[in-house]
Amino acid sequence: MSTDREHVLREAATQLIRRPASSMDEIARAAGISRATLHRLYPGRDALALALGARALEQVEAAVDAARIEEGDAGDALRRLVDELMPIAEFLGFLYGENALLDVPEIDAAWERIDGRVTAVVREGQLAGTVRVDLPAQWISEAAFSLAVGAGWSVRDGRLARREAPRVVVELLLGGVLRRES
Amino acid sequence: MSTDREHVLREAATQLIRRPASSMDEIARAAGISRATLHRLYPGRDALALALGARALEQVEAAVDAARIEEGDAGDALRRLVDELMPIAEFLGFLYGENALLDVPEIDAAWERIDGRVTAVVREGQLAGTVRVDLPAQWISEAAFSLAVGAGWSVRDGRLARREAPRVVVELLLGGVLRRES
DNA sequence: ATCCACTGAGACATTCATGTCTCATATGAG
DNA sequence: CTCATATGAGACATGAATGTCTCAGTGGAT
Repeated sequence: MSTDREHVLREAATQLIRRPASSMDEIARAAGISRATLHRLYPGRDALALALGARALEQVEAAVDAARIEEGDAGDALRRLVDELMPIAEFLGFLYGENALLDVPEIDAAWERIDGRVTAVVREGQLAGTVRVDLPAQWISEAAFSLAVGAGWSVRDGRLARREAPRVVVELLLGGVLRRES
Repeated sequence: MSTDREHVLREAATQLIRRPASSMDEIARAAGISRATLHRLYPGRDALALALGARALEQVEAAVDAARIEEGDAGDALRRLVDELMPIAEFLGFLYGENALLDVPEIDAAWERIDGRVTAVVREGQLAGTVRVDLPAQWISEAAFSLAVGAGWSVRDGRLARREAPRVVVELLLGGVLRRES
């Protein structure tokens, strides 16, 4: 059966991204299961949202791990991070939209942990002299996520090619839009 | 009385940003009026959302006008745009979160018009040689809005000083995070 | 072939937001 | 002062989503 929690969460996320006000029934249909089964898996909308948020943060944390951001130059670390982040940009977008999750301490802590890791890498880059020091490290970290989410939306709406997304995010983040006089 | 549609819309927006699932009653209370009066002003949630979206886009378009983005260098134009955009970043955030408005042709058209203007400016900058040509002009336009929204959230949550917001957005957008050697 | 666990479909009561209404009150114009 | 307008408070019915339940069917394991 396609009653994998994995599959259900993914479909639920895409459905909720498409229409945040979706009813439990719509979500169930989108996942290809009945409302009763959805209820057995996640008793209530809150439980679903929580699982969704936790899953999303898991994905993000896994991406940060896979990018091995603590290794090498900060710039390259950010490149790898964005590369790993883009495939799950939709999940990220869900996290940004679901403000209800901001009150859950568990979610909040996980988010702060992730942001802290990225911020630390940026700060090391600043100390090493490869990253600008006139921008707060935390802001750079948040900007990376903001750009990834924005690019994800553009991809979803067909304004940006999926294979181009990682490159344009990284290039904009690292180099800015102004042309450098060689 | 404080039954200005202006005031009501502003309070409704901040309330909906804080909690998108707010009931009409909560919104009314947040605006300092009764549910009945809110209903007289905007018959139904859809009408309110539509007015809110229209108002937000008005603000954005006014900001683009005030920035006179068609004048001068593209980089400076983007600087002025961000300066005008930041004060209404919350409204912008609402627009990004309210996916239900994407189906309204009126809203969609206004958004496309704004995005088109910014994209055109960026494209001129590319032709003039001041803006990188390896990034799609439309992406640069959207990135500007994404960063503005992200900075707005950071300001709201206290992670970024309000007076710093315009600068960090512009600097990141134009110059990127890597330190320029020279 | 039999049994077991799981699912889908649907009924059901409950809660909540919504839309509409009435009425008393207050505010402002004339 | 008087009247008109608009607001606030609340009652009321309606509809939708939710949570819980039962029951029949399905598919896989033994």
